[in-house]
Amino acid sequence: MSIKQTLGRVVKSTNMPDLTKSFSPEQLANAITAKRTGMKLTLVNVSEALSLSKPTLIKIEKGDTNVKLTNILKVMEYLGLSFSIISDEHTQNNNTTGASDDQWY
Amino acid sequence: MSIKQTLGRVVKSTNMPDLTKSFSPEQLANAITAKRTGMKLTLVNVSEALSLSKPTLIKIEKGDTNVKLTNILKVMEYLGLSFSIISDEHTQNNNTTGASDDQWY
DNA sequence: TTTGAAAGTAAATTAAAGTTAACTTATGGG
DNA sequence: CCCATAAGTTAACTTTAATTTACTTTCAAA
Repeated sequence: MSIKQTLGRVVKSTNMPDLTKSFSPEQLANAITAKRTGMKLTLVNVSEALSLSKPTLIKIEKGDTNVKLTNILKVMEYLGLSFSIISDEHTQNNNTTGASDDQWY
Repeated sequence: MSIKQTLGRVVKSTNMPDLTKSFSPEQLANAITAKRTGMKLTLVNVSEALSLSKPTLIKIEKGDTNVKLTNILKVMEYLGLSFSIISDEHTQNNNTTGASDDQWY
């Protein structure tokens, strides 16, 4: 198989368990834990492989966002997870000077 | 319009400018800058709206990954950007005890 | 050209993430 | 039951991200 699957916002769904919610840190945390356990790796395994402390890893798997992006990316890469960036069109914001001019992205 | 667009890995492409590279921090940085300028917002605008310092914002827009995830998420949400999580299937890792048993995710 | 606003940099201080190490709490065999 | 292993917690310490303030650089419009 070669078709990629998405969590978070679904771009074009195939036929997977519907997890169509907008991205949340909990979701990321769950995906990481699920992948890790699915690969039969312990926290210490990953922690040692990445030279990352166990408490930090646990913070990540608990969905704590007060963690450096780089550490999250290391874990994700090691487990075979990746991000994709999604842009909402027609984003309204509350500004003093009301500027709104959508474009790509 | 209502179809979402993706940067980073393309899950199921529609017909947009092909930016099919696996996720990179630079890409995220570029997307953020592009969105912000497209919305005609200055760094100080965003910085004040989110109570986030300008130097931190600049680090983010430079692709520095030594930044807390929460700060990046604040900026992304404000600009109407979001993540989606992608799982590679068949991930091989180098372990002492060769365990490999893929699953969802 | 000037000039003013936005972008970017730098240094000093503060706040907090990350580490280490030791301990406690599950959990699943045997 | 035990016992071993993995998960999770805690506290003291170290490292470093984030803030503040001020300065420098760009750059487009008047």
